[in-house]
Amino acid sequence: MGRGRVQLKRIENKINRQVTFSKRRSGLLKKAHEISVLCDAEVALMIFSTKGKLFEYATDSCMERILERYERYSYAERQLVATDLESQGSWTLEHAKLKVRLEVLQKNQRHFMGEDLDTLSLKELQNLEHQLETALKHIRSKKNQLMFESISELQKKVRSHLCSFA
Amino acid sequence: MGRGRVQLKRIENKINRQVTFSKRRSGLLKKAHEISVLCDAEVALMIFSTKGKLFEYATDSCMERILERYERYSYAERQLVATDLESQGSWTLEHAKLKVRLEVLQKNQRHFMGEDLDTLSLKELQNLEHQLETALKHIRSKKNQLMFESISELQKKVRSHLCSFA
DNA sequence: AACTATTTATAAGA
DNA sequence: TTCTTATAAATAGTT
Repeated sequence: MGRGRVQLKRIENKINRQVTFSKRRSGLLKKAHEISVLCDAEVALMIFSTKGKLFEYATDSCMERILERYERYSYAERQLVATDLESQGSWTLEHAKLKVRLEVLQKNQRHFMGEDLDTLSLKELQNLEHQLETALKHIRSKKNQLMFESISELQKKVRSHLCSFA
Repeated sequence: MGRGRVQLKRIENKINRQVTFSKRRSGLLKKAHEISVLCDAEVALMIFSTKGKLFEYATDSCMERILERYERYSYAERQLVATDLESQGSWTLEHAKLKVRLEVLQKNQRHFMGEDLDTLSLKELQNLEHQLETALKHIRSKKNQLMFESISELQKKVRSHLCSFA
C-alpha cells in the first residue's frame, strides 16, 4: 500500500525498517482495536521491536485476563489437565497452570543449555544462537569489569606495601 | 475500506458481524505476519471470536517463548501479585515449593539471557560463560546438520529434475 | 465464495 | 519526526 509493491522479506535498510515499523505498528494496533469493537472479539497483541521495546494492545486493556484465557484454551487443547479441575476447587487449577509454566521454563532452559534441540526449526535455532551470542557479550563485559576492579584493588594493596618498605 | 464508511461500534447484524470478523481476522493475521518479517519484530496475536474460538499468530510459531518474554517484561507488575505466600492461606506446601522453583528458574533464565548479572560472582560468571559457549557449539552443530540435510534434499530434487529432461 | 466501488493504509518523497 | 501524495491493499456491500 504505497508507492511501490512490497516484498515480504526483511527490510535491509535500517532507517526504512524503523520507519515502516512505526507506521505498520500503529496500523496493526488500530486494526486490532477495530475488529475488537466491530466484531465483539477479544484481542491481545504484543509487538517487540528489534531493540526489544514492547508495544501492546488488549481489548478493554486487560492483557492478563486474555492471557489467562489463552492459557486455559491452549492447556485444554494440549489435554494436559483438561479433566474435572473445576470440581476440585480453584487452587488445583492454579497449581496445574503453575506446573505447565514450570515445564515450559524447563524446556526453555534446556534449549539455553544446548540440549533437547531436535524439536527446533532452523529459524528457531538461529534465534537461539543470536540470543546466546548477545548474552555472552553481556556476561563477558561484566566479567571484565569485575576483573578490572579486582586488579585495581590489588594494585592499591601492592602500592601501600611498597610504601611501608620505603 | 469498502463501499461505506465504517463506524467504530459493534455491528449489530449477526451475519454481517460474522462475515466482517472473518475478513478482518485474516487481514489482521496477515499484517501481523508482515510486520514481523519486514521489520524483524516479534509478534504475538490472539483473537477470540464472540463464540470463544481462538485464532492466533506468533512469530516463528513460538507463542510460548513470546509470552515468556512478555511476562519477563512486565515482571515488576507481576511481582505484586505473584509472591507473598503467607497471604495465600489455603494453598498447600507443595504449591509454595513450586512457586519457589519457578522463581529460581526465571532467575536462571535471565542469567542465560545475559540479564540481571549484578548478583553473580566472578567465578559464577565464568561458569555461565563456559556453559553458554558449550550450548552455542551444540546449537551451531545442530543448525549445520539441518542446513546440510536441507541442501541434500534440494540436490536430490534438482537431480531428479535433470533426469526427467534426459 | 467472488466481485467491485470505495475507503484505508502506507511507501516514498519533502 | 511529521506531512503529503501516489498507489497498493483491504474490505463493505453486492451478486
